[in-house]
Amino acid sequence: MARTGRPRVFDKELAISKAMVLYWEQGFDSTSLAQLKEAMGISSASFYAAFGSKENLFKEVIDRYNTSYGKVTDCLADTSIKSKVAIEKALRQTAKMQTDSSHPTGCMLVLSANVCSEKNNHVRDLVFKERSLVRLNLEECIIRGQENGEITREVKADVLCTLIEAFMYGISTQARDGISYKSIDQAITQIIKTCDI
Amino acid sequence: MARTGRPRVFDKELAISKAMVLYWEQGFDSTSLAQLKEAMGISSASFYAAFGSKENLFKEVIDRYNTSYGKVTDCLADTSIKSKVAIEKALRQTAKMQTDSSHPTGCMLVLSANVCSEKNNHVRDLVFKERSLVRLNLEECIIRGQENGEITREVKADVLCTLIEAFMYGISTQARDGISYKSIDQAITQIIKTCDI
DNA sequence: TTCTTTATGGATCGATTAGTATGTAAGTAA
DNA sequence: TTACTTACATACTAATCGATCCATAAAGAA
Repeated sequence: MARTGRPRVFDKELAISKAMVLYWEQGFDSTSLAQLKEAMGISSASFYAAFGSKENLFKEVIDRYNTSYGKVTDCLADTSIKSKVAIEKALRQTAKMQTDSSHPTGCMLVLSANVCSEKNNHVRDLVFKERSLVRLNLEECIIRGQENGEITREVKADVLCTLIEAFMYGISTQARDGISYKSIDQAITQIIKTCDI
Repeated sequence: MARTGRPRVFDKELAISKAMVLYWEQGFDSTSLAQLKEAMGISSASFYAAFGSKENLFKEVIDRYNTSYGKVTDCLADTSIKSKVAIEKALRQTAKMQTDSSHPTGCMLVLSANVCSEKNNHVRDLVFKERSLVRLNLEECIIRGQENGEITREVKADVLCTLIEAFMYGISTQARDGISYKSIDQAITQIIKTCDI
């Protein structure tokens, strides 16, 4: 059954993409409604009819990020490939994506709401939860590798996970600082080669 | 010669400390003047007479951070100690400081202005420049180690620097996420042991 | 047509933003 | 004392914040 009412004139999916770029570049707090509306080319009424609130739009943006740029770490949950391969792939794809100049650099889940005003702590929690899922995938990937004998059991999975995760998150700041993809990719080669992962 | 005029009733140094905590916790953009004034216990007039502007206060806060909590990486510039020792010390001190619950977690230079509204890009540049100095110290420390034969020359100093720096910056996000000092410290043990640094 | 539903343009809301203006208090210097 | 300097308390500014209201437009359903 077709929906009734006046049809929306703007492309909602495109609007979410525009919003994602702004939130990614400037963070949640620092991105204003005026900027969002201008990027989308819509009025306040249309904005609130379509998205409900600035925070709700951010949630939709997180979903969009997870199903697009954020997929670079999805391989960590792929049990059909070897753990070491998955980890290296996740790191290299992360470095490639985060330094790509066709969009804001770094990871949106790391940069967009890590710090915020106290009244928006629940927004910070949104990206915190997303990072938790990535960490969980990484740790389970490492555990699988240890069970397969692929990765040494001498080091606890939790510790290896912390090591890789710290390196991965740090790439976001480096990408913002203009560190080249080449340098980061070579660092990945080094960390993979020597850390037995 | 003693200064003339009515003496200031509040402690400026203490006020800067209070401001540092707020900027560190919430970031530059998300910290309001109302919050700063309340934490300092002063009026608008006193604030602007003492600090000039919100941005100028941030500069003073950066200086304060560099000469207090930020000193954890100063050992990288200490040419009297071995490079490997300096790097390990910098990492361990960083992890300890950033996970200490007596102040906001993570590194203020990484968290407080990595993302911001476009009109405040010059504020972002302030912390970017501070990070650049840390990177410079790290890279020169690595180069010294390679010249001493302490660190392998098989890997370019720039690449090793990127590896360590990424790991170090990533600790900020992990500290915010509640990853324990113990886990991070063990990861440092691992990265030091296996990466030949 | 008439009714219902949804989207739109545009004005507007109260609250908050960073920053100022003004008059006065409190010190030193002459 | 008088002059000067600095800091204070208070009130205030223009601009911006996220969000809402209302009349109207544009669609399907009856």
